[in-house]
Amino acid sequence: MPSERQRRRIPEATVARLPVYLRILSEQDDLAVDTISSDRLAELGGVNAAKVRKDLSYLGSYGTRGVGYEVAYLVYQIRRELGLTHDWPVVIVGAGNLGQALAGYGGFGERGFPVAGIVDVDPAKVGSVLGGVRVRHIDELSQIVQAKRVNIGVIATPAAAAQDAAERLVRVGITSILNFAPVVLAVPRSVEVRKVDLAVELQILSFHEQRKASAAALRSVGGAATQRSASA
Amino acid sequence: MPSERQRRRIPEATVARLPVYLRILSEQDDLAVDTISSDRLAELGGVNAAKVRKDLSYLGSYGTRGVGYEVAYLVYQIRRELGLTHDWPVVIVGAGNLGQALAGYGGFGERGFPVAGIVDVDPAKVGSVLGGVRVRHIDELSQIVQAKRVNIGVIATPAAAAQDAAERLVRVGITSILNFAPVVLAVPRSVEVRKVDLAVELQILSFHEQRKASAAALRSVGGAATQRSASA
DNA sequence: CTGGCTTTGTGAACGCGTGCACGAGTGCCT
DNA sequence: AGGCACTCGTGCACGCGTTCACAAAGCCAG
Repeated sequence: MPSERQRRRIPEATVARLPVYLRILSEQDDLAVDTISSDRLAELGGVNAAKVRKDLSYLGSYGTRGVGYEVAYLVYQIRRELGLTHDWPVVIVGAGNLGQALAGYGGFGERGFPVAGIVDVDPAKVGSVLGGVRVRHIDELSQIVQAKRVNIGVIATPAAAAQDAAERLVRVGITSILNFAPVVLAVPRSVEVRKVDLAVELQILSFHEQRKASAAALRSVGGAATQRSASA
Repeated sequence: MPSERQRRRIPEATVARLPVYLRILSEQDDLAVDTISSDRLAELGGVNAAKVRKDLSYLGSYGTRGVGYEVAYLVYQIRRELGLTHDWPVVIVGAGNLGQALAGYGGFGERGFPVAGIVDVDPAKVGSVLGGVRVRHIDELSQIVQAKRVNIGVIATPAAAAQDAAERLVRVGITSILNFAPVVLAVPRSVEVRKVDLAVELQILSFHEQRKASAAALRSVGGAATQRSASA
């Protein structure tokens, strides 16, 4: 067994890929595949095989040369490393369109992130039931978080309310936030924030579309001189 | 004016930040702020000031030394670079929980990405109206895409149906895909795919929570020897 | 008009992540 | 038992992105 010290400090980029490997490995496990090579895993995950091996090596040496990795064991190890050995209940702030969809989406609970509660400031929304969870008033946040030992909060409010939501979450002891509002949140350094911004994603796609379009325009009008730079 | 050649080839990392700058600048514009420094923009965007300047320099030299950037002009330039001078209609595949939420979320249209249509394979879902858009059968995909000149597709189907959805989208001429399904899509290289995976995001948060928890456990049990590595 | 203050634009150093290439270990077949 | 085919683990080099630091450039006050 290599020293515990060495293999600690997993690069952020690797952490972001581990869930992908985990999903693929779980699928393979369901298909009764008991061994998988880095090549195959890389193919299924759309990444480089060397990257897969390096990523997995951060967890320790769990592969067998000449054979590959034992699927079930790797699933176990990745789950352990990601802290998925137990459930992480989440609380959703904002029962609008998105909040409702998230609460109604069963996939959360299945993957170990049950919805412990969903809250909103609007009294009109309180009481309705979404995906088996009753919407409660935001003042009950502290109660929910303490009762269910929630560490992860999801912000699904309009942009204008997001910072307030974040502060409330931090105040009641939440230390990780998944933010869907298009706002840069100000929170203590100790709180981990991840942002999902649909508009940003679409705008990135728009950028590439626009480039394709202007490249095509140049090609049909410009002629040979511009061809070179376009293809480079 | 610097040569047109030089400033072309914007790093992907910069492209991902431009939408953030754009949102902040638009807000500042609404607040009647007409000039902004890289320092201030960096503060609002939660990034380094040097990064802001370098990012903006890819668009050309639109700042004034000693003064800052003219907000309105910068908004215009970023919009131009991101291809946001006109609308990009999107088509949503999958009228389940998420698809409904996306269609119902007004923010898309406001930001220049109107929902041209939403389709599903399930005849039972066809006909219902979501956010002003009627759900149509997936066989009408080609018709919608051609009629509204759609370039961007959004996949909001269950994982099992995502690859099929992608192939249908590619077949009818879609060249950019925003994928919400937890699957690695196989598409031609010419098609740009961006993936948003909520489970992955939560698992990354889980990883950090787990690290905090085990670090705290070590601290309370281990003593001084482990303190150093924990604070480093 | 000069001097001082502010802020941009960018060269250069640094660090992280990626991918190659290969040594080392393992199982299988003869 | 020995050789062969296979695959992991990793050292190394490369490239991209980030950050620092500073010269160049503009503004303003006196």
